[in-house]
Amino acid sequence: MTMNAAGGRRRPPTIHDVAREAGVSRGTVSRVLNGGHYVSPAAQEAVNAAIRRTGYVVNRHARSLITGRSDSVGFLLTEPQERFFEDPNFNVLLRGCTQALAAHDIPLLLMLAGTEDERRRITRYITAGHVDGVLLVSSHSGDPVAEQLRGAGVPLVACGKPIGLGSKVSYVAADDRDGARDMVRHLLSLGRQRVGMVTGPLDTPGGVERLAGYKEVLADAGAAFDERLVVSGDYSRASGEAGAEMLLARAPDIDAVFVASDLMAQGVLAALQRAGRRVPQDVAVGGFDDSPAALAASPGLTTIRQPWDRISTEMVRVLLAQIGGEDPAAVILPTELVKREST
Amino acid sequence: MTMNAAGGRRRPPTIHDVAREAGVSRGTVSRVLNGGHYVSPAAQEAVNAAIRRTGYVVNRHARSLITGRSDSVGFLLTEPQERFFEDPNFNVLLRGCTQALAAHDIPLLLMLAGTEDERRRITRYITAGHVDGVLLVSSHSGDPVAEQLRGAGVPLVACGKPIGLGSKVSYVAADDRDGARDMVRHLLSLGRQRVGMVTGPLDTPGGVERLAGYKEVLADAGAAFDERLVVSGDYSRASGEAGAEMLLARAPDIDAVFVASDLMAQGVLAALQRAGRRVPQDVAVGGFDDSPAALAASPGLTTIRQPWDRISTEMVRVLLAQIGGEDPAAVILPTELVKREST
DNA sequence: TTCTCTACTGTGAACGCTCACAGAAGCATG
DNA sequence: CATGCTTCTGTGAGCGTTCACAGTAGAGAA
Repeated sequence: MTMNAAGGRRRPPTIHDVAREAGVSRGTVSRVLNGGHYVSPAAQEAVNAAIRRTGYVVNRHARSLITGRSDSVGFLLTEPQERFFEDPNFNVLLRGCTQALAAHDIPLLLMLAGTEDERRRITRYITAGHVDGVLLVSSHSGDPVAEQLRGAGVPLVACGKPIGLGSKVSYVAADDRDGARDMVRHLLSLGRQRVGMVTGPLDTPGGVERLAGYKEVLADAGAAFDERLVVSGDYSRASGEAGAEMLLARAPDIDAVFVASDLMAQGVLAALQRAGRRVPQDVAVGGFDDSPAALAASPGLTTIRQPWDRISTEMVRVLLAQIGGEDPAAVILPTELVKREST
Repeated sequence: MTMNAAGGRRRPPTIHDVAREAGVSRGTVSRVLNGGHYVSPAAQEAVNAAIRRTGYVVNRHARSLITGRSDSVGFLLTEPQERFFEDPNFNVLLRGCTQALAAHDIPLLLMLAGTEDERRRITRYITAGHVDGVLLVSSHSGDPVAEQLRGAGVPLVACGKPIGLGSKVSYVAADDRDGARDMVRHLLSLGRQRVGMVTGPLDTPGGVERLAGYKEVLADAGAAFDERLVVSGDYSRASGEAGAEMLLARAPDIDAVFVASDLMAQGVLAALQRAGRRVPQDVAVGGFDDSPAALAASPGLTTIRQPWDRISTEMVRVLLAQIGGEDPAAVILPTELVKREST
């Protein structure tokens, strides 16, 4: 039945073959394939049997040609690849999206727009309708690709709240502000008095929101905002190290640090240990992300888990809804405090 | 010219529009699109101008429908995802393949076959001709997917030498044996007398070859093979730790260890330090992979770099050649010794 | 002139599918 | 008996491209 000649691939069965085999017309087979409405149970059965017998698989190109849909989705990374592509969270996101799409039988096309040339080529590809929608990973503000795609009416869902784009773009993000609040509250609940912070880059929504959460909780606790306690980093390990050194110099009495990413927190831990401060006895350290870096750190890093698995499934859900004609939507997902040894 | 109504996407220009605009026939436009043979310079010029003016982009579905090609390639991961998808090298490989394919204007479809269901779905998808070929990442022996695809005549290139498949399957791999030889020679050149090894899993080609290289060099050096000096691991950090402990117990006079992966080497370093051995003074440690783990280790890990960027471009080259009708080919790429502080 | 060869061009006919439409059959209602 | 409604089925057209084929024009040779 499935004998395959070694030489050339056999011409695969078409909808016509199935129709003949089942004793019905092409139209009926097509209707069964597309949900089975207005098809008698008998015909339904006969068609399904014929499909099994012939090993028929729909020719997506022929279908797409007439429907105008491609039934595929692009996963577009415009981020500088050093920052994101090597982030383990990115893998979780990519895997989650792939699997969520697979459940709908929709293939994922991976698109990396590093150079200007690639940007142009990919934009062209997308706006030409070769994908039905785009899952976008791009946190830097005013991304030209995102604007172009939105302008061309391409369904689009961003990972993280895009800065500087109109409100008409969908996005799925973790609740950065609330996560930051949780962490700072946790540090205060341990009796810490002088809580410093190493922020992320302040031209990204995550950077801004996490700082805002920190400020809110301190204000609620009745503490005046002390700008000596805040330094800004760029999510890199090195910037965490530098940030911690600066904090120690400006406020030697510091007894806790909230760091806006786990990788930076690794740097903070190194700098603290070098300065002879014990963690968590002298200084408690809280990170953000719950990346593998948090587990690898010593001591194990207390951090805020971003729900990457849910982010991916939500991105897919929102995108498919938008492809189906619904309006853009924003989804904010809750974070979770993960306690380890560093606090 | 490019004004896009907010509401619905405009019907994109077809080859027909271009032909009318250029004052030639569809056939001529098609010929220009496909390499421009048998087209007069004047027509060539007119068509290109018309394409620019109209913003025409070929409809790949229509093309695929008639050519039978999809002009796309699948990137298939059948590996248990814990082992590979979280390996940073995987990212380098995936990125390299995506970019190499992009240079040929070929999209990459990401396919993850974790469960049995996914396997079946993906196999069906591929054998139905929805992709022209497959880049396969799968190191465990006798992968049923690989066999099925080869049996169906799907062009296929594996990353790493597949075990148990006939010789008819293409693959691209680093020269594991030679890399291992380099490392062991390096350890001997430092004057080390008792060189142990922690191997990878011996049901993978990498595991087998690296062990073979180790044995060869020791034999060449006139040392009898001492099986107490060899323990086997599974590429995990924990197995490196356990392996080192076993080595120390069986051969306390050991003064160097060749570890078949950087992650395991991290475990080895931890175990050695816990046992009070200084690295590299008392025991020199060499890894394999040159993954980020090698840099993150302390002391920095001397290791064998696998040329992941070249592996990806070669995989794409071999796959495209095979799609073009050439015979399967095997490519072995040289590795490189990277010296750091651990030796 | 006539023939052949090369370089180029245009024209149907497909590729496999979905969609709109027309029509048939069954059943209830007037 | 006609009429209308619902449920189901078959048919032709067409999506945008490539491909095979036929045909034209011009150059060179017989």
